[in-house]
Amino acid sequence: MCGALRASDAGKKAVLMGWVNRRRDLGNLIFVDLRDRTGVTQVVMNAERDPAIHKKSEALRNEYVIAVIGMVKLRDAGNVNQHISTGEVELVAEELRILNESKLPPFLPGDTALANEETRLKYRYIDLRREAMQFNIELRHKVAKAIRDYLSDQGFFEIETPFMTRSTPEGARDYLVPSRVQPGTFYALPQSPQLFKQILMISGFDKYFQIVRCFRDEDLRADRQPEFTQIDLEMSYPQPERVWEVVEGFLTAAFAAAGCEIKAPFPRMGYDEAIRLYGIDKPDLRLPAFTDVRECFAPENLQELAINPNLPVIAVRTPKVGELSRKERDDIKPMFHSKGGAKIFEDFKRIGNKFPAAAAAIAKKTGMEEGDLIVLVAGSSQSGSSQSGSSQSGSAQTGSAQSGSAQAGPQTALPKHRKVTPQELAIYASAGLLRLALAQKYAERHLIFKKTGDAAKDFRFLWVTNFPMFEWDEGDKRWNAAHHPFTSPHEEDMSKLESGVESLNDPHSALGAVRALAYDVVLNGTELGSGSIRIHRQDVQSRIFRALGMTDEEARARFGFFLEALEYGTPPHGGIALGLDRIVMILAGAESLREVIPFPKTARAVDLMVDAPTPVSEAQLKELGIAVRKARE
RNA sequence: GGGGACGUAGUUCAGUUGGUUAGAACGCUGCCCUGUCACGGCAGAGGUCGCGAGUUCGAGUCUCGUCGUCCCCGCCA
Repeated sequence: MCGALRASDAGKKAVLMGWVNRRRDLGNLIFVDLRDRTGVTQVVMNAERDPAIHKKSEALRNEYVIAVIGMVKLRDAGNVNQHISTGEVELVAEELRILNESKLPPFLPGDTALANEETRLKYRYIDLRREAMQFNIELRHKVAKAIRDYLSDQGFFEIETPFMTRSTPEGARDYLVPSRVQPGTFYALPQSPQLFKQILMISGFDKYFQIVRCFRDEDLRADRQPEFTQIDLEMSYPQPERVWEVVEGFLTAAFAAAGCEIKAPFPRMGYDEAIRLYGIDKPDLRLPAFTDVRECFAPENLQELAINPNLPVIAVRTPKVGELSRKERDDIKPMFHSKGGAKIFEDFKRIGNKFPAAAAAIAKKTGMEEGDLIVLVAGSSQSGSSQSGSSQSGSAQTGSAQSGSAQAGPQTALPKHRKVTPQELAIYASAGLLRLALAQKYAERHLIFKKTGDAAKDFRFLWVTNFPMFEWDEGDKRWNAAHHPFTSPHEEDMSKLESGVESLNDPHSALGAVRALAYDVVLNGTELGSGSIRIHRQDVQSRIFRALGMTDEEARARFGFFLEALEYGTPPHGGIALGLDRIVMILAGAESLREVIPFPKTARAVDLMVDAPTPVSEAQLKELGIAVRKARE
């Protein structure tokens, strides 16, 4: 291969096949850099030594595919190329065959400047020839193989589940596949193999995994494609800790395959604590946590600043930003998106002028150093006065949630946990988004996101645990399943489900205090995967459906087969699913999933290379019994 | 569904307040060149300024619409 030859091969005869990466024509001497996925080797054609070959090589152009037979020759000391692995040798061509010519490509794999995304995607086969893409795809292969090997060694069976399955209205929008045999009916592509893997537990395959494509018809993001690959696994009789152990095991193996030595076990943090410390359920531990600096202000200070004293005052510290210009400081405010009456104080200096004692206390409490940026987020007193009443009822409901509170995280210095109230959540969440936006904006200055080469610092894993079972949907004015409806609630919170349908539309319902046996694995602020211990009893499952406002009839209509299966001796079980694409993306240091997926789709879910989706013929539609409505005018 | 950025040669980009013939680099074509490795030198070709309207004596530049790519919000159990 083109990346294989070394000084030790000097004198041997070699055959290389590959693409012409670059041609340097010095007249009677022509150099060709021959490329394949392993690397580049320099081939020499000398007019003096072999006029016929030299003549032939004059016709070579970029991206021609050629075969060269030649002698491996050690280069003179002055001609060694330090930049490539084969730089000590070159191949002296003795026979040259042009296997295929190439039209002039729209861009060259060896170009230093990257073509724009549209061109790259249309000519994906050329883009994929680039070294960076070859690296990413190889990395993906190695990671997947390491995971497969690890899980297989741990006694997991890789079992396939159907792609053509049943539409379930829960969760994301389904991709539908029409049935020809039964016109008017549709299969759905799986959003995940969730129910199948649970059925496999009921079927006695007590350790299952699959590296499997999933499909969700939702709008795309840099880290979201409509089809993506999950590492899906499920096991019988596990405690959550057992699932975590397996995940930590295969991630350690996967990262090792990528040359990164990560440390397990990962730290753990309760959902409430994550919100309180980071304002988000997937904290990026590389950045400093919040500091609640409410106590640093005297009560009259808070009044003067129109801050609600009943809500936290969050100091967001962004390290090593340096002195900000007037414009830079003005730019902070538009980055802040207030939720529920949260307000921002972006000018810490002004706070310092007005309240020197408070500012000094804040600087001390946050561990502020020279050049650090401090921005405060607090509740405004206007909205606060009307909210303090509801915040009362909020803390009342949380009293019951106190038992068995979240596990202590790695860097908590917080008082005994209460549950976060919706008003507090608004402050935390606003501050959390600002924290990330600021860190992103000043990434070039604090360099926290820059890889150090030390895997323990570069890859900050975290388990977030004890998620709430239900989420309040402000739009629909109802509670929804936060994870999915097959997640088991905490044993102690079971009683709170009793109220059922009546409390479904009450934002202060006890449903808000039900904790789930659900957990997320987070890496550098990205949610890698999500899992839970499942409900294994039909009666509990029915209660959850009822709590979600589903009648028994509705539940049976949607999940009847599953509810029935639960009644035939279902073992306790649980599992998790991780996004393979995201893992590889982070390992590759890529900004977008498109860099680690060979044939990705654009933001409008189009494949620019094959030009999909397309309309289909009238005949195809007819056969499927489908009529397409004309596009709206 | 909403917000933002971008769209000029094959590619990456520049293009001043609206003003003569729209530029550079790389790539491409031809010629020269025996130690290059982002080779070098000379010459040359290459443009519907995404598309469509409008304002104007005059539009790459201003306005509106439209299409495409990217990012974000909503959405993603």
